[in-house]
Amino acid sequence: MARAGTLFRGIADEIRNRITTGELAPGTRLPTESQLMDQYGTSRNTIRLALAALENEGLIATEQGRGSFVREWSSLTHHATRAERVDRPSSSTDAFVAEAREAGFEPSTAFSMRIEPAVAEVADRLQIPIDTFVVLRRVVRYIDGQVSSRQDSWYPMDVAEKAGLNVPHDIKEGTVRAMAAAGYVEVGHIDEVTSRMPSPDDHQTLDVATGVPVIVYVRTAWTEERPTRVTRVTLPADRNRIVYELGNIDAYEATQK
Amino acid sequence: MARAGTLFRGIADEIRNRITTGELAPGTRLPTESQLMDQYGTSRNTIRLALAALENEGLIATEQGRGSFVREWSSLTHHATRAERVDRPSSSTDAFVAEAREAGFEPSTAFSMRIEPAVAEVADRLQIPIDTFVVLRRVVRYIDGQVSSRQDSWYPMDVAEKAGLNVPHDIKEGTVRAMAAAGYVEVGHIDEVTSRMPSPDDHQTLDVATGVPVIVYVRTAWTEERPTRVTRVTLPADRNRIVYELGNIDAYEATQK
DNA sequence: GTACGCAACTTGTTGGTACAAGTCCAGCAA
DNA sequence: TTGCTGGACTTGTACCAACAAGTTGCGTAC
Repeated sequence: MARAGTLFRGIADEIRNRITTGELAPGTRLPTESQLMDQYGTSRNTIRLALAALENEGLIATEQGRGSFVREWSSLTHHATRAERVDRPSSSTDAFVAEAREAGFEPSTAFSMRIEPAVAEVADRLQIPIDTFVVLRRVVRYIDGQVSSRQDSWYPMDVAEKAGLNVPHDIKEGTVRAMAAAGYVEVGHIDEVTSRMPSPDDHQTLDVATGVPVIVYVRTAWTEERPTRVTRVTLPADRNRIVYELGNIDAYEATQK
Repeated sequence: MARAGTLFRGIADEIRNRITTGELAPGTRLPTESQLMDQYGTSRNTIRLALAALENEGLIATEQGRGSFVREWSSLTHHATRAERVDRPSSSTDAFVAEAREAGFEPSTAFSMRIEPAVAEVADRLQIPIDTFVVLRRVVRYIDGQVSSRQDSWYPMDVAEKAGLNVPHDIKEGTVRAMAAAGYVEVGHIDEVTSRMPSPDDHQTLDVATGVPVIVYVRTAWTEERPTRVTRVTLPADRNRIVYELGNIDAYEATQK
């Protein structure tokens, strides 16, 4: 065994195999570094290289003083095409709470509002000059006390004022409905989905481990005339997936009952 | 400088800052490990820890014998809602080629077909028993000689036979149209978007560097009666993003001219 | 002029040591 | 019973040394 080009790669391959075949189930504790040193007859340095490789693949997590553990990737579904449908009775936040409860989790949310100059990412999409003031509404969603997603929405100042979005609290019926009531009816949007490794900042605010990417999608919503909203959702990839339901999916939904 | 909790973290923070502020532009070569050792007065080990951290964040790439370089994240757009629209004249492969050419790149594709027993991931979505034979059609897309995406589509045997998909070559008008002509008209689909770190296998077939996640989306397409297709697209995140265009986006498209 | 080969330089791998820092539990003290 | 402390164990950080392997360019040989 452990016959790959280099020692530590061979050891990593062997442990990876034991994980992917299910021999080492999620949550299982790996042998300690000392035990692995004896087992493979190598130095601690080499063992740590192998473990670091597995950690960066998102397969294991090491905790100082406790050991290394096989990581679990569960996934809560983020419904990109359901959250903001005007024909649904509740806001996206309420939808999140209801869905999580149904799945047996304890959800909670934290809301904040800020007025700030638009950075390029936002200004370009809203088609306004950089540094124009915009309203930022942030929702951080938690599942069982752990951050599940961070959602930032930016609105042009005039839109936010007319729709009453420049207030420091959540809006029960949802911001999309509030905008529609003020005459800004969304008729379509563009979603840009990307993925990247978390920045040191993300590590703090999103509680992501090393080896776990984040999924980011930026939604630019339009009325008939102009863009009125930019929403960026950032999700740790080890506990979320995004689902788009498109076209007529009645046949599918019938099987879900 | 370099005042963080630990030495190597402080060094990593400092270099990361120089990258994110643009002082070190993409493609720039970092100082050599020896130079960094002198500069920070630490051991090579510590320098390598700092560089490894940056590599795993996708910020730099190190090449044996050459040095470390600031990595570039360009992004070619993968149009998830355009590729298979029946009202477009060409197949998704042709659309990819046309779009890439327009952006000034040299695209190419490689096609293969296989008949294989369905694994759980596919069988569940097609609602057939595991190990039932299905047709797999694979398209690997290249940009300037480098892999850009891998697309696997699975079809139930009966559907594939009636639509003439069990042939070892590309289908000019697109498989969706071929299926429609055979009476299997897609009326909707579910897209599941996830992200993960590349497996050793992905490293080979997709040519992804360490520190770069892959974006995966699995599309299950339905006719009025049943699921007839599962397509999985795997994209290296450093050179791709997925775009969904939903609703009425005429106003947006008018600004793109 | 061209091509080859070698020296110098770079990162990759593996070995070793020492101490710091976090976790856990047994055992003692109140 | 409760609470605390200390020791054993674990991973984290930092240092050192040596050689392997890949890259580059200069200089020599043809």
